[in-house]
Amino acid sequence: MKSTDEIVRDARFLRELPPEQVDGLLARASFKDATRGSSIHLQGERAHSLYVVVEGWVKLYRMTPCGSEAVVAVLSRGESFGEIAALPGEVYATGAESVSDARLIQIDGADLLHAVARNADLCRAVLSASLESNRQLVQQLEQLKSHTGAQRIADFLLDLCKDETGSCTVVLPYDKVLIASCLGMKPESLSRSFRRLADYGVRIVKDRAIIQSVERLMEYTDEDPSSAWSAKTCKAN
Amino acid sequence: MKSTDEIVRDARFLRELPPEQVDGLLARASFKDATRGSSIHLQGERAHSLYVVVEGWVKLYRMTPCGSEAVVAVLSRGESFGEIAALPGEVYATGAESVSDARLIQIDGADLLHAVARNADLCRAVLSASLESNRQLVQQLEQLKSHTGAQRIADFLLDLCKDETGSCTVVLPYDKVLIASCLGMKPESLSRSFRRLADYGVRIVKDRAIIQSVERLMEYTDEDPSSAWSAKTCKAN
DNA sequence: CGGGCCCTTGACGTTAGTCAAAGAGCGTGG
DNA sequence: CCACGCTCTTTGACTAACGTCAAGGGCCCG
Repeated sequence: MKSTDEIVRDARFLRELPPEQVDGLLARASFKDATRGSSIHLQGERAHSLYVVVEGWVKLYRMTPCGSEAVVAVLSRGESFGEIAALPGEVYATGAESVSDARLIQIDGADLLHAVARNADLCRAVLSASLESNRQLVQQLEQLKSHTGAQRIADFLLDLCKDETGSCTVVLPYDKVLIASCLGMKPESLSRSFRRLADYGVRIVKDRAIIQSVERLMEYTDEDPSSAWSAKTCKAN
Repeated sequence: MKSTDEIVRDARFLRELPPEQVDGLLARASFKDATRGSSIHLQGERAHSLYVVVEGWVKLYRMTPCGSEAVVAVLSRGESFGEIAALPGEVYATGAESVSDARLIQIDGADLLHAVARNADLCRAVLSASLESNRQLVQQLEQLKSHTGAQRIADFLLDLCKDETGSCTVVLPYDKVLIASCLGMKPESLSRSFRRLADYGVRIVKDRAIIQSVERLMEYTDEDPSSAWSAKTCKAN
């Protein structure tokens, strides 16, 4: 179990910053506890703070004009959001809401604004976090555009088992409604796609996914969707 | 017609930088001309340069393991990419390829790395560009997750007509294969979706889109996809 | 025990991908 | 100038993927 301090210092946007600078920054930061379901900031709101997740889960989402929401990311321990608060006069591009009880570090935007102007190291740290988030968004776009729902689930599961190999069991970190939204589909589709993964050695029991072979699943995510039938046909023979 | 110099200085990531600093940076930058279809950098390649588009179109794309490509962005005059070159030892998350003859400013990563470490203003400029790209990715994700193909096309067209109102005609800036890929669909689907927009006062003639009413199209993009049938039904009566 | 929420399942309609073919525009070379 | 081949685009028929609506089961909590 990491201490709060370790988690914060290991956050992407502080990891490469000299410790004494982290101290200075944190001295002016504050904790914020958020209960499940509470809003942290709204889309379109003037960006006033940058946050680091210490504990729990936070979703970033977009509300569409017609009222539905699209989840853009779900962040956990050590990840940050609201980097845009480091620039003057900007607004949040997404809303942020805790999806579990959560503890955050809140870094005031006005502070950050000044610190970033004087301190290139800190600015680079924020840049690093922003570019990382960029990378994740790009990856998500790629998945949406070229993977089927079932493949996106497979990616999601593989992310959860990190560097495991062979068989492994992972706990689904939040409820399936949220997972579905995360992966750009409806809960019903998620449910059905889960069953499709049974052919590839994945079983879902409650909130656990039992994966027979990580390698097999990795093959599946890389498969050309249009050749799915042939894989099935082969198996049938 | 803007001069090259104006375009570069008005680029997102240089706009708010003091002119004398821009001078210093540009003094060490070079032009790069790319013919249509030529690769500018590869996905996974060590990031060596940041680029600003002066003229032409550049696509950023991801190659999937199964060989298909997903276009992440298409950039034009004044937009930048490869910001990650401002950090040490990183790789490009996307490939970049010119989709027309193009002229770029190439800023060497090693230079940038040093400049950014010493100069908080410059670092903030890069951060600003990165956050802007972030915003665009988020918007694209939202569209993919909650809009139908036809709605995404409508968004795309509305982007092209900027602040026009009433009726207007826009030129499709690149070929339909690329537009389709951009919007996350196949050329065939694009073609069919275009026809669907006829019901909303959009006609496609060659590489021009004639929009009867920008307002009407905006209503359509904001519509709940699942209520599309009711709109049609109403119209029929 | 009852109500609410999450999850699953079934039936059905819509949307988008696939495969195949044909038309349109364009440059090249005869 | 025309025929040819090329690429881009459209169309049709079919299939797969996903959303929608409705119903039902499991579970927690009052």
